[in-house]
Amino acid sequence: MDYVIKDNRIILESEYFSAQQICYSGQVFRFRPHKNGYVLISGREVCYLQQQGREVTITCTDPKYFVNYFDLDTDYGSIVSELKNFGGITADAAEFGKGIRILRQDKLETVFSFIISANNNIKRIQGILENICGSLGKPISFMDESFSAFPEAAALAGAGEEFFYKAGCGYRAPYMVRTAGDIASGFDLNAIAGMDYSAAAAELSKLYGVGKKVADCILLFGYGRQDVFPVDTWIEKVYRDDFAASQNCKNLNRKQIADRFVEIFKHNSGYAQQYLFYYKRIYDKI
DNA sequence: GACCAGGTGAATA
DNA sequence: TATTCACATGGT
Repeated sequence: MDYVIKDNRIILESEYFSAQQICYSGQVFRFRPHKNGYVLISGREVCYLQQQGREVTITCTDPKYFVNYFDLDTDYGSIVSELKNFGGITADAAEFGKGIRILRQDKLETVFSFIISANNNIKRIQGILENICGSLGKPISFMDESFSAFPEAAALAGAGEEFFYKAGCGYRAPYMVRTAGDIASGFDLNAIAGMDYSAAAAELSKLYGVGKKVADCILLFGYGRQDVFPVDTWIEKVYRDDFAASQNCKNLNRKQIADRFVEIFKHNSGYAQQYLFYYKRIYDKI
């Protein structure tokens, strides 16, 4: 995608970038509407998105970080076009959500965000993360306001179980404590980037509170991998409603559904998953 | 009051 | 190995 960096701004024009769709696509939780746009916080960086039609201005703490974050060097036009060739709900979903980007998020933040996401809803996930970051994250000054960074692993590890209960984590509080401790004491998130899928998923699943689906989300949103297809309640609905009949096998479990979708969508699995998730879910509520 | 939300871990058969 | 169950919390 063509974009220009001027000082602390990224300027671009594209039909494949929608600030609203990105924020409400369910992959990111720390954002809020702000003066006709959106403020988005990732790790220790902050950006302010303004958009009028196809024209986007991203004012931010670090343009290089956000070029990567918004995956600006990937050609979403050809991805959408490839997915449209599948026809059916896939084509509809790709057209409907063509402004979505797969965000390349901070790995630590992605791990804890999706541990919290288990059997939870997006509104609550947002609130819980706000509580945690507001209490433990360092302040970031940006555009004359103060925002909270995602906390360091050590800060999370030192917080204690009671803190996470009060933040609203519920029964996931012990997951947060143990996983924070493991990461603070040396579990290497960066090493996972070089592993093949099964090794990477197995490694992430060593973390308490991380199963197959959460591992897939971490690999997709934290590592930018396409060889995954997270199957949650919405994607399971997509399979049962829109794919099962034509696939001959109806009663697949979630792992089998994930494998099946990766066979179908191959190198575009992660993108396909996100368009289908957004399309299936958005009609119910934001 | 039951059911649901970007499921997981543990017990059971 | 596959199935079943409990789990905090807030919304519908």
